[in-house]
Parts: sequence; structure tokens; C-alpha cells
Amino acid sequence: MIDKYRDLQIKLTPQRLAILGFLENNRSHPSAEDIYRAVLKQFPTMSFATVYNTLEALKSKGNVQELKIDPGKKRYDPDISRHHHLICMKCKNIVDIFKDFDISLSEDLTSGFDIIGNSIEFYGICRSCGSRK
Amino acid sequence: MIDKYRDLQIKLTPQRLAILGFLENNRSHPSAEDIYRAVLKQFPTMSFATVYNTLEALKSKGNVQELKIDPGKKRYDPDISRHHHLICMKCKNIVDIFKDFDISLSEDLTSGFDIIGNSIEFYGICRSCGSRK
DNA sequence: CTATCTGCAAACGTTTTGCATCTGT
DNA sequence: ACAGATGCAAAACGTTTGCAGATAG
Repeated sequence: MIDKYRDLQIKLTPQRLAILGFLENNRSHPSAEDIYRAVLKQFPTMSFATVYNTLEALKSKGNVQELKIDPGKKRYDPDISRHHHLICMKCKNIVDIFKDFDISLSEDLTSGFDIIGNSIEFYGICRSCGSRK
Repeated sequence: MIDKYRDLQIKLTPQRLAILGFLENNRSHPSAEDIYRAVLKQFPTMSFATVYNTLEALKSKGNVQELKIDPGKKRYDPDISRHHHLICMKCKNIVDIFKDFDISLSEDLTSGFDIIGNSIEFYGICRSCGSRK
């Protein structure tokens, strides 16, 4: 476990290992609070400062992606491979979309920007929210 | 001016007309505070409650689009035609991208969601932020 | 006339900060 | 040993709410 994350070049405290453990293979796109609540079980003194600090460190190392999908509540994605997202407009559940789209921009549309990346969000209603209506 | 917005079916108060005037042909994708500050000149008693109230009304009438691009700060777009956005990762400037992309999802990727829409965000560094480095 | 809007201030939820103490490396 | 992390509490930030008084239709 420790070996696995040694190349992150951040201090691997027990709290951080718990956070890393929670994020590993996590497809739920958790918010900071989701993470906080999950690791609180192991570390009753855990603080939000530590959660945010760790997320910031992971983000800067490119190990976690911050999603801007939910206004007023950041969500985090430990899967940094190229993919997109589909969000339920009612319950805010997020699922991954693994498909490649050709969405490059020709120079005349970029207003002189240096383009670095892109992401697609699909919006809809998930099965349980739809049938529940 | 009043005639133009009569079909919105909301009360056209002077404050709302000022907000509508500010938004008209506005390509800056302003935040609530940007709007508040702009109309404050004409209405020194303007409050955030009125700005948010008006934006909510316009949104529900489909006259304004809420952008989820900037985490922790909603931005608003009076252009409701289909288009995408390009964001400067440094200064958060947003420019419109008018180009149609074919990004439909086949059923096997939607996890049972009822898909309603999508949007693409391009990320980059704008000219003034890039040359300033 | 009355349903709706305004403006103020207080409350809210999320994120950030300051700082004394502690700990990986 | 010491750069950097933790945990607490306070503050900051954007947004929402309650309500008394005002106003568009």
C-alpha cells in the first residue's frame, strides 16, 4: 500500500493512506464530505482540513481530478484516464462514460487560447429517479 | 423594452429591467456578483436576493442558462442557443464556441439514464494569461 | 386588490485559513 | 532535525431564506 503511493512524493500519513484507500477504485465521484465521513470511522479526529489538504496534494500530483459538475459542491474522481460523465439532474449521481469523441477545435474558433483539454457532461435522469416520478 | 420581455410572464420591475438590460447581448458569462455590481449603479438599494430571484425566474422560463464551469461560483449565460464554452484556467474568462459536435450516446453506455442534454467545456490558457507568464 | 417582488439581515453549506502541535522521511 | 502534515476553531465565500413593506398587473 505504502509502496504503491511512494512515487506521489507526498508524506504518507495514516490519514492519507485511509483517504487513498477510500478513493481506490471508487466510482462514486465523492464530495469532500463523503470522503470525510468515510475516513472518520477509522480516524475519529479526522478534520476537513486534512481532507482538503490531501485532495489538493493529490490534485497537484495529477492523481485525482476535481469535477466542476455540481455547482457549490466539488466532487472528486480518482480515475484520471480520459473519460466523460453523465449526471442525474435530480439525485446528482454521476456515472462514467468511456467513449472517445472527436471534438477538436480548429484555430479560428479558439480566440487565441492555448487549448489544453476538454470534457463532456451528459445530463439526464437516472433509472431510479425516472421511475419514481 | 417592456414589450420585449412581456412574454416572460414575470413581473417586470425596474430592477429586473436593469438586470435584463445588462444581460442583453452580454457575452461575459457574468457571475451573480458581476450582475449585482453592474445594476447597483442604477439601483443603490439593489440586493443579492433580487439578483438571485430574477436569475431563478429567468432560468425557470428558459431565458438564461446557469453554467457549472466555475466551481463555487455560478455563472450565467443569456445566450440559450446551443453552444459550448472555452475557459481560461488562469483568469476564468469564458468564451463561446459555436460549433456542432456529434456526441450522441448509444443505449449501452447510458446506464439506463434518460438523456436530456450535454455540454462540452474546453480548457486552456487565454492569450493575455499565456503571454504574461 | 392581491399575488408577487424587493431589500435587509440572518442563516446556510462548502471551502479556506491560522496556528500550535505532531510526525514521516 | 525539520519540512511538511494534523486538527481545531474561526473566518471567508457564494447562495438561500424569512419576513415586513412595496408594487406591477
